[in-house]
Amino acid sequence: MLRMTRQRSAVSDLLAQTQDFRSAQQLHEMLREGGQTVGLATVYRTLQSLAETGEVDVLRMDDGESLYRRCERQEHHHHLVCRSCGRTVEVGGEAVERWAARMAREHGFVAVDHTAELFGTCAACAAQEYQS
Amino acid sequence: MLRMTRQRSAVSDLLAQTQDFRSAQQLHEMLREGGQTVGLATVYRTLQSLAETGEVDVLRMDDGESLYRRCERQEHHHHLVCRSCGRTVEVGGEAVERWAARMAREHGFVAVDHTAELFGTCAACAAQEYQS
DNA sequence: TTATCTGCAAACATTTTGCAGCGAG
DNA sequence: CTCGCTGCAAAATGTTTGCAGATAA
Repeated sequence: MLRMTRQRSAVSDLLAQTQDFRSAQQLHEMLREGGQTVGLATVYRTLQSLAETGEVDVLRMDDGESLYRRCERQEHHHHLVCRSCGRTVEVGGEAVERWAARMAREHGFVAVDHTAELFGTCAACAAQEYQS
Repeated sequence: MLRMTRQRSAVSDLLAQTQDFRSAQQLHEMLREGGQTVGLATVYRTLQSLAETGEVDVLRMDDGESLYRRCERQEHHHHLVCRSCGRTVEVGGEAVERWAARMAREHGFVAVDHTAELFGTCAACAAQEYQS
Protein backbone atom coordinates (compact mmCIF):
# COMPACT_ATOMS: atom_id res chain seq x y z
CA MET A 1 0.00 0.00 0.00
CA LEU A 2 1.84 3.02 -1.24
CA ARG A 3 -0.25 5.10 -3.56
CA MET A 4 -2.40 7.84 -2.11
CA THR A 5 -5.76 7.56 -3.78
CA ARG A 6 -9.06 9.31 -3.29
CA GLN A 7 -10.43 6.18 -1.63
CA ARG A 8 -7.62 5.80 0.85
CA SER A 9 -7.73 9.41 1.91
CA ALA A 10 -11.46 9.09 2.38
CA VAL A 11 -11.13 6.09 4.68
CA SER A 12 -8.21 7.64 6.52
CA ASP A 13 -9.98 10.95 7.00
CA LEU A 14 -13.12 9.27 8.21
CA LEU A 15 -11.17 7.32 10.80
CA ALA A 16 -9.51 10.53 11.94
CA GLN A 17 -12.92 12.04 12.65
CA THR A 18 -14.34 8.96 14.33
CA GLN A 19 -13.88 8.41 18.05
CA ASP A 20 -15.28 4.94 18.43
CA PHE A 21 -14.64 1.48 17.09
CA ARG A 22 -16.49 0.91 13.81
CA SER A 23 -16.87 -2.09 11.56
CA ALA A 24 -15.72 -2.10 7.95
CA GLN A 25 -19.33 -2.19 6.85
CA GLN A 26 -20.28 0.75 9.07
CA LEU A 27 -17.40 2.79 7.70
CA HIS A 28 -18.40 1.87 4.17
CA GLU A 29 -21.94 3.05 4.87
CA MET A 30 -20.73 6.27 6.50
CA LEU A 31 -18.65 7.06 3.41
CA ARG A 32 -21.61 6.39 1.16
CA GLU A 33 -23.82 8.68 3.24
CA GLY A 34 -21.16 11.36 3.03
CA GLY A 35 -21.33 11.23 -0.74
CA GLN A 36 -18.02 9.41 -1.08
CA THR A 37 -18.12 6.33 -3.26
CA VAL A 38 -15.72 3.64 -2.12
CA GLY A 39 -16.11 -0.05 -2.77
CA LEU A 40 -16.55 -2.28 0.25
CA ALA A 41 -13.59 -4.42 -0.83
CA THR A 42 -11.43 -1.32 -0.93
CA VAL A 43 -12.51 -0.37 2.57
CA TYR A 44 -11.47 -3.83 3.77
CA ARG A 45 -8.17 -3.67 1.92
CA THR A 46 -7.40 -0.21 3.26
CA LEU A 47 -8.26 -1.14 6.84
CA GLN A 48 -6.10 -4.21 6.54
CA SER A 49 -3.07 -2.20 5.52
CA LEU A 50 -3.70 0.44 8.16
CA ALA A 51 -3.89 -2.30 10.76
CA GLU A 52 -0.63 -3.80 9.54
CA THR A 53 1.24 -0.55 9.98
CA GLY A 54 -0.33 -0.05 13.38
CA GLU A 55 -2.21 3.07 12.31
CA VAL A 56 -5.49 1.58 13.46
CA ASP A 57 -6.37 -0.86 16.20
CA VAL A 58 -8.54 -3.88 15.52
CA LEU A 59 -10.99 -5.29 18.02
CA ARG A 60 -12.63 -8.62 17.32
CA MET A 61 -16.16 -8.94 18.65
CA ASP A 62 -17.81 -12.08 19.97
CA ASP A 63 -19.90 -12.39 16.83
CA GLY A 64 -16.80 -12.47 14.68
CA GLU A 65 -17.01 -8.94 13.35
CA SER A 66 -13.90 -6.76 13.42
CA LEU A 67 -13.99 -3.17 14.60
CA TYR A 68 -11.44 -0.53 13.70
CA ARG A 69 -10.30 2.67 15.36
CA ARG A 70 -7.49 5.16 14.96
CA CYS A 71 -5.94 5.31 18.44
CA GLU A 72 -4.12 8.19 20.10
CA ARG A 73 -1.24 6.14 21.37
CA GLN A 74 0.80 4.07 19.02
CA GLU A 75 2.38 2.12 21.88
CA HIS A 76 0.79 -1.00 23.31
CA HIS A 77 -2.43 -0.35 25.19
CA HIS A 78 -5.85 -1.80 25.89
CA HIS A 79 -9.40 -0.52 25.59
CA LEU A 80 -12.38 0.11 27.81
CA VAL A 81 -15.36 0.08 25.49
CA CYS A 82 -18.98 1.03 26.18
CA ARG A 83 -21.25 -1.76 25.05
CA SER A 84 -24.09 0.65 24.50
CA CYS A 85 -22.63 3.65 22.65
CA GLY A 86 -19.21 2.38 21.65
CA ARG A 87 -17.36 5.13 23.50
CA THR A 88 -13.79 4.01 23.95
CA VAL A 89 -11.10 4.90 26.47
CA GLU A 90 -7.51 3.86 25.88
CA VAL A 91 -6.05 2.40 29.05
CA GLY A 92 -2.62 1.22 30.03
CA GLY A 93 -2.12 -2.37 31.04
CA GLU A 94 1.02 -2.56 33.14
CA ALA A 95 -0.76 -4.87 35.56
CA VAL A 96 -1.74 -7.13 32.68
CA GLU A 97 1.78 -7.24 31.26
CA ARG A 98 3.16 -8.22 34.66
CA TRP A 99 0.48 -10.88 35.07
CA ALA A 100 1.19 -12.30 31.62
CA ALA A 101 4.92 -12.40 32.28
CA ARG A 102 4.44 -14.15 35.60
CA MET A 103 2.06 -16.77 34.20
CA ALA A 104 4.49 -17.43 31.35
CA ARG A 105 7.40 -17.90 33.72
CA GLU A 106 5.45 -20.12 36.11
CA HIS A 107 4.40 -22.48 33.34
CA GLY A 108 7.51 -22.48 31.20
CA PHE A 109 5.99 -20.71 28.22
CA VAL A 110 7.98 -18.33 26.05
CA ALA A 111 7.07 -15.67 23.50
CA VAL A 112 3.82 -15.06 25.33
CA ASP A 113 1.47 -12.53 23.85
CA HIS A 114 -1.82 -11.44 25.35
CA THR A 115 -5.21 -10.04 24.51
CA ALA A 116 -7.15 -8.07 27.10
CA GLU A 117 -10.10 -5.80 26.55
CA LEU A 118 -12.73 -4.34 28.85
CA PHE A 119 -16.41 -3.97 27.99
CA GLY A 120 -18.91 -2.15 30.15
CA THR A 121 -21.40 0.70 30.34
CA CYS A 122 -20.09 4.26 30.38
CA ALA A 123 -21.38 6.85 32.86
CA ALA A 124 -23.58 8.59 30.29
CA CYS A 125 -25.27 5.40 29.13
CA ALA A 126 -25.71 4.19 32.69
CA ALA A 127 -27.49 7.44 33.55
CA GLN A 128 -29.73 7.14 30.52
CA GLU A 129 -30.59 3.56 31.37
CA TYR A 130 -31.47 4.62 34.89
CA GLN A 131 -33.99 7.18 33.59
CA SER A 132 -35.94 4.77 31.44
CA MET B 1 -31.40 -29.15 25.60
CA LEU B 2 -32.86 -31.88 27.71
CA ARG B 3 -32.82 -35.21 25.95
CA MET B 4 -29.76 -37.40 26.25
CA THR B 5 -29.09 -38.73 22.80
CA ARG B 6 -26.34 -40.84 21.31
CA GLN B 7 -24.96 -37.74 19.58
CA ARG B 8 -24.81 -35.61 22.69
CA SER B 9 -23.09 -38.27 24.72
CA ALA B 10 -20.58 -38.71 21.93
CA VAL B 11 -19.67 -35.02 21.86
CA SER B 12 -19.64 -34.81 25.64
CA ASP B 13 -17.45 -37.89 26.00
CA LEU B 14 -15.04 -36.67 23.36
CA LEU B 15 -14.63 -33.35 25.16
CA ALA B 16 -14.00 -35.19 28.41
CA GLN B 17 -11.08 -37.02 26.79
CA THR B 18 -9.64 -33.97 25.06
CA GLN B 19 -7.15 -31.71 26.82
CA ASP B 20 -6.83 -28.89 24.35
CA PHE B 21 -9.05 -26.37 22.65
CA ARG B 22 -10.62 -27.82 19.51
CA SER B 23 -12.82 -26.35 16.82
CA ALA B 24 -16.29 -27.69 16.06
CA GLN B 25 -15.02 -29.02 12.76
CA GLN B 26 -12.08 -30.77 14.40
CA LEU B 27 -14.37 -32.40 16.92
CA HIS B 28 -16.71 -33.45 14.13
CA GLU B 29 -13.81 -35.02 12.27
CA MET B 30 -12.54 -36.76 15.41
CA LEU B 31 -15.97 -38.29 15.96
CA ARG B 32 -16.09 -39.47 12.38
CA GLU B 33 -12.66 -41.06 12.68
CA GLY B 34 -13.77 -42.78 15.84
CA GLY B 35 -16.63 -44.39 13.97
CA GLN B 36 -19.27 -42.16 15.51
CA THR B 37 -21.58 -40.51 13.04
CA VAL B 38 -22.76 -37.10 14.15
CA GLY B 39 -23.88 -34.30 11.87
CA LEU B 40 -21.81 -31.15 11.89
CA ALA B 41 -24.87 -29.05 12.68
CA THR B 42 -25.54 -31.22 15.70
CA VAL B 43 -21.98 -30.74 16.90
CA TYR B 44 -22.45 -26.99 16.65
CA ARG B 45 -25.81 -27.15 18.42
CA THR B 46 -24.43 -29.31 21.20
CA LEU B 47 -21.37 -27.13 21.74
CA GLN B 48 -23.58 -24.08 21.85
CA SER B 49 -25.70 -25.51 24.63
CA LEU B 50 -22.68 -26.77 26.55
CA ALA B 51 -21.19 -23.30 26.33
CA GLU B 52 -24.41 -21.74 27.60
CA THR B 53 -24.42 -23.89 30.71
CA GLY B 54 -20.73 -23.18 31.27
CA GLU B 55 -19.74 -26.81 30.76
CA VAL B 56 -17.26 -25.82 28.09
CA ASP B 57 -15.17 -22.70 27.54
CA VAL B 58 -15.11 -20.95 24.19
CA LEU B 59 -12.05 -19.24 22.79
CA ARG B 60 -12.37 -17.10 19.70
CA MET B 61 -9.31 -17.10 17.48
CA ASP B 62 -8.04 -14.21 15.41
CA ASP B 63 -9.27 -15.85 12.24
CA GLY B 64 -12.80 -15.98 13.60
CA GLU B 65 -12.89 -19.68 14.41
CA SER B 66 -14.21 -20.75 17.81
CA LEU B 67 -12.41 -23.33 19.92
CA TYR B 68 -14.03 -25.38 22.67
CA ARG B 69 -12.67 -27.11 25.75
CA ARG B 70 -14.06 -28.73 28.86
CA CYS B 71 -12.23 -26.96 31.68
CA GLU B 72 -11.35 -28.25 35.14
CA ARG B 73 -12.56 -25.22 37.01
CA GLN B 74 -16.07 -23.98 36.56
CA GLU B 75 -15.25 -20.66 38.20
CA HIS B 76 -13.92 -17.72 36.24
CA HIS B 77 -10.41 -18.21 34.90
CA HIS B 78 -8.19 -17.48 31.94
CA HIS B 79 -6.03 -19.58 29.62
CA LEU B 80 -2.42 -19.84 28.62
CA VAL B 81 -2.45 -21.57 25.25
CA CYS B 82 0.44 -22.95 23.21
CA ARG B 83 0.24 -21.59 19.68
CA SER B 84 2.07 -24.58 18.34
CA CYS B 85 0.48 -27.66 19.97
CA GLY B 86 -2.60 -26.16 21.59
CA ARG B 87 -1.61 -27.28 25.07
CA THR B 88 -3.65 -25.26 27.54
CA VAL B 89 -3.08 -24.26 31.14
CA GLU B 90 -5.87 -22.77 33.19
CA VAL B 91 -4.63 -19.76 35.09
CA GLY B 92 -6.18 -17.47 37.66
CA GLY B 93 -6.50 -13.80 36.89
CA GLU B 94 -6.78 -11.97 40.18
CA ALA B 95 -4.42 -9.32 38.86
CA VAL B 96 -6.61 -8.87 35.81
CA GLU B 97 -9.80 -8.58 37.84
CA ARG B 98 -8.22 -5.90 40.02
CA TRP B 99 -6.96 -4.04 36.96
CA ALA B 100 -10.39 -4.19 35.30
CA ALA B 101 -12.10 -2.94 38.44
CA ARG B 102 -9.65 -0.07 38.80
CA MET B 103 -9.98 1.03 35.16
CA ALA B 104 -13.76 0.89 35.45
CA ARG B 105 -13.74 3.04 38.56
CA GLU B 106 -11.29 5.57 37.14
CA HIS B 107 -13.38 6.12 34.03
CA GLY B 108 -16.87 5.88 35.48
CA PHE B 109 -17.84 2.67 33.73
CA VAL B 110 -20.12 0.12 35.36
CA ALA B 111 -20.91 -3.53 34.69
CA VAL B 112 -17.43 -4.00 33.27
CA ASP B 113 -16.59 -7.40 31.92
CA HIS B 114 -13.23 -8.44 30.51
CA THR B 115 -11.59 -10.83 28.12
CA ALA B 116 -7.98 -11.84 28.68
CA GLU B 117 -6.11 -14.75 27.15
CA LEU B 118 -2.45 -15.61 26.82
CA PHE B 119 -0.85 -17.19 23.76
CA GLY B 120 2.72 -18.43 23.64
CA THR B 121 5.01 -21.39 23.05
CA CYS B 122 5.10 -24.13 25.68
CA ALA B 123 8.37 -25.55 26.96
CA ALA B 124 8.10 -28.74 24.90
CA CYS B 125 7.45 -26.91 21.63
CA ALA B 126 10.17 -24.38 22.36
CA ALA B 127 12.66 -27.24 22.84
CA GLN B 128 11.55 -28.87 19.61
CA GLU B 129 11.88 -25.61 17.71
CA TYR B 130 15.38 -25.18 19.11
CA GLN B 131 16.47 -28.57 17.75
CA SER B 132 15.39 -27.95 14.18
C1' DT C 1 4.14 4.72 -19.16
C1' DT C 2 3.18 1.17 -15.94
C1' DA C 3 2.75 -0.99 -11.75
C1' DT C 4 -0.60 -0.48 -8.30
C1' DC C 5 -5.21 0.26 -6.93
C1' DT C 6 -10.28 -0.15 -7.58
C1' DG C 7 -14.87 -2.15 -8.16
C1' DC C 8 -17.58 -5.83 -9.00
C1' DA C 9 -18.98 -10.29 -8.46
C1' DA C 10 -17.77 -14.69 -7.26
C1' DA C 11 -15.42 -17.41 -3.83
C1' DC C 12 -14.58 -18.56 1.02
C1' DA C 13 -14.98 -20.22 5.81
C1' DT C 14 -17.57 -20.71 9.61
C1' DT C 15 -21.80 -20.95 11.67
C1' DT C 16 -26.96 -20.94 11.62
C1' DT C 17 -31.48 -22.36 10.12
C1' DG C 18 -35.74 -24.68 7.78
C1' DC C 19 -37.83 -28.74 7.50
C1' DA C 20 -39.09 -33.65 7.18
C1' DG C 21 -38.36 -37.63 9.73
C1' DC C 22 -36.37 -40.10 13.86
C1' DG C 23 -36.46 -41.50 18.55
C1' DA C 24 -36.06 -40.64 23.85
C1' DG C 25 -38.97 -40.46 27.62
C1' DC D 1 -47.48 -41.03 21.57
C1' DT D 2 -45.15 -36.57 21.37
C1' DC D 3 -42.20 -33.15 21.23
C1' DG D 4 -37.48 -32.32 21.02
C1' DC D 5 -33.43 -33.70 18.37
C1' DT D 6 -31.01 -34.95 14.05
C1' DG D 7 -29.25 -34.61 9.39
C1' DC D 8 -29.14 -32.54 5.26
C1' DA D 9 -28.84 -28.87 2.34
C1' DA D 10 -29.63 -24.15 1.86
C1' DA D 11 -28.94 -19.58 3.85
C1' DA D 12 -26.48 -16.19 6.31
C1' DT D 13 -22.43 -13.54 7.72
C1' DG D 14 -18.25 -11.27 7.43
C1' DT D 15 -14.28 -11.20 4.75
C1' DT D 16 -11.16 -12.24 0.78
C1' DT D 17 -9.89 -12.77 -4.04
C1' DG D 18 -9.64 -12.85 -9.40
C1' DC D 19 -9.73 -10.00 -12.98
C1' DA D 20 -10.39 -6.21 -16.26
C1' DG D 21 -10.15 -1.49 -16.35
C1' DA D 22 -8.77 2.99 -14.04
C1' DT D 23 -5.11 5.92 -12.25
C1' DA D 24 -1.19 7.90 -9.34
C1' DA D 25 3.48 8.86 -9.89
